[in-house]
Amino acid sequence: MDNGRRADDGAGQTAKRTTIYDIAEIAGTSPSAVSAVLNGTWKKRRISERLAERITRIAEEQGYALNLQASVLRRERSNIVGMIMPKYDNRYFGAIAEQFEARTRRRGLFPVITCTQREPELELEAARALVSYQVDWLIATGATDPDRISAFCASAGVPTFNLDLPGSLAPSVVSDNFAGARDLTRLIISRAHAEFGRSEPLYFIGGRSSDHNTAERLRGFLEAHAEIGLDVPADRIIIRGYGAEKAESTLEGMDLPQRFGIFVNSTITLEGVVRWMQRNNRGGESGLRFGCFDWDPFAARLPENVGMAEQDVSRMLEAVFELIDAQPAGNVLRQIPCILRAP
Amino acid sequence: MDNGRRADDGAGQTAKRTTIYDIAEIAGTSPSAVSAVLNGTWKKRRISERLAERITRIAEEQGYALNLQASVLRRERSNIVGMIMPKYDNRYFGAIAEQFEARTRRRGLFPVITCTQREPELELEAARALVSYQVDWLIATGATDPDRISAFCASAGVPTFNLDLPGSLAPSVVSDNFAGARDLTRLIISRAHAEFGRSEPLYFIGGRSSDHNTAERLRGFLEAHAEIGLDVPADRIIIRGYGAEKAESTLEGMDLPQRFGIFVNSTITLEGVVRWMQRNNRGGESGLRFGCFDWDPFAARLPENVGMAEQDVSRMLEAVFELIDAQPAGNVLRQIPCILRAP
DNA sequence: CCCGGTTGCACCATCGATTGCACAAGCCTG
DNA sequence: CAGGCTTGTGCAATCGATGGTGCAACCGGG
Repeated sequence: MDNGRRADDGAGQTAKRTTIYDIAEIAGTSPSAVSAVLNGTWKKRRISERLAERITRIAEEQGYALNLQASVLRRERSNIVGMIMPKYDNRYFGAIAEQFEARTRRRGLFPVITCTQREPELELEAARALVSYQVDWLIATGATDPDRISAFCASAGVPTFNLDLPGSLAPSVVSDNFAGARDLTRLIISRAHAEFGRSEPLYFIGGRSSDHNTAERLRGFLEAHAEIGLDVPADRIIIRGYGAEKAESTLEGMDLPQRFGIFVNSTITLEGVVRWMQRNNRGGESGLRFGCFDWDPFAARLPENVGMAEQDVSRMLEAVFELIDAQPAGNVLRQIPCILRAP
Repeated sequence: MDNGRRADDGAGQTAKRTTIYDIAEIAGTSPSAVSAVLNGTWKKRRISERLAERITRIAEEQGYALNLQASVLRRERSNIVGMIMPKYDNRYFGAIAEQFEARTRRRGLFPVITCTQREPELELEAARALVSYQVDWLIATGATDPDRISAFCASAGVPTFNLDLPGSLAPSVVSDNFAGARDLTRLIISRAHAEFGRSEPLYFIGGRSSDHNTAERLRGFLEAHAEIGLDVPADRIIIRGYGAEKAESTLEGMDLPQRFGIFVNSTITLEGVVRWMQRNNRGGESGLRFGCFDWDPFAARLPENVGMAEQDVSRMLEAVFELIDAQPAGNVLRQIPCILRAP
């Protein structure tokens, strides 16, 4: 009944969290002194070493934890960097998530990632939620509609950056998809030639036609064919989404040669290709040969694999943070070379 | 100079976010009415339909976004569910992250995951950060020291739950590691027998000896051997962490038979095993056969693979949320059966 | 002893949203 | 028409942390 602060600590359940007011009372000092000591600005406020130590000790004893909601509300900045992420089910996005968190923390900022399952509506809803949490920056990774997110965030004064897929309203960092795909295609063609004894146009599977990365990779794919005078028939280009199921069922319905080379546009698509191979017994020594954009340690060991184009996640994130620091205007586009991994 | 609210909207950069006070002013009403309308409690406050509509329209026009820091500060609950996650580099944790987010959102709550790189210090620091964000619940996934986290959170009044690895201070959901490992071991033994023509004890690689899951899986592994009267020599049990490098270098330094079966304790460990195989040309038709705890779509297709024990992430998370609802006391332990996947 | 300067700390407004409560206006009933 | 009830809305306190400002107490020099 004494004004409510500090409920029963016994149950643990209803125990109020300790605040600077509690600590101030125990230490016989003022909340502002406690605040200054605990957030490190106490020298600037000429708090004595003795009091600082006492407060620190009491805070520790009481298991004090800052209420960031209150702190962020009062300050102008939240130090939160938000990231929107389509999926966690492959190494590429997994690596982005891990490195993003590590780099963010290294800067003394706090990372918040939220996963949007490639659903455009969820993307915007997630952006809305992150803005509500007062994120200072928002990174949209592989967003289907990055510009909508940028526009929304701009109206809330939150700077955004695009990763993996570029947008026109915010600085973007993407892989050099063209060169990566061209080099990977060259590799697949030459390996297929070595194995099958002749150079045929490859198949291309996976991706969305509206998607910048797919377009660039297709351009690299065609370029590598053109270099050696090969023409790719339209029916060898299968672009119906990244999903594994779609890839599998599409291959199932096609009339395919006994041996062929295939450019797979992502590891997710590759899952479908591999399932098809398995089901139809099309792999092994004399079956198809594939190369894949994106790297996966196990996919790399599959016998039919002839190479993978790994996106350089480290350099990509480095570039993102450089852009955050530089705050460039509008739609800068940074392209990061891929790493070609041949077994 | 007019008291600061609503800075220049032109630049977009310094534009103050719209608040309920801005909207109230535009609508010629009070902030409390705006708040009630925008958070849905307006009927309870008997706000007229007309005013509600006007406020809603203005909010939309102004691109209003709730300041959750302020909202959470005022309310008792944050509706945030925090999760601590060791890594994002395998399908198991990736699936946990995705499903956790989906389920959390479905309940109208907000998920925040933070990745701690298997570093015990980071785990506690992350827990501290999440508590600072006033999470209403915290789920510790694969934590190296779950009890330390639970203890810390308990002192802040935040209920915790353990996932993947159990603790003694909070309810835990884990796989039935014993049965899963036993079944997988049986499978590997029988496949190795079929291929190599005799039943030899398998090798066991990966995991930490301090870790409950490793202990349980080892128990299942030994049980499956004991069932058929096989004794496992101590030097076939290699438990020196989950890391791929460690596994690779350990195998490198061992004197191993030409053909053998191996139980691999995680896909991460498997990466090392597979690298070793590759480097030493130990795979292929007549080399080793492995089974692995955890599932990966590409690892599942490797020729040496004879089976994987997939952890049932859906049911695990379902169980976690059931526990959250039930708020059971102390250290309940729910064990979820694994799904044995044989090619 | 007086005065300017320093030291050490407390007071209080503030961030934006929420909510108990007061209160005016309108309506109905007797 | 008085008194009670309903309807619709505003006021002001509050959540916890922060930082500008005010102000005692003390020190040293003239």
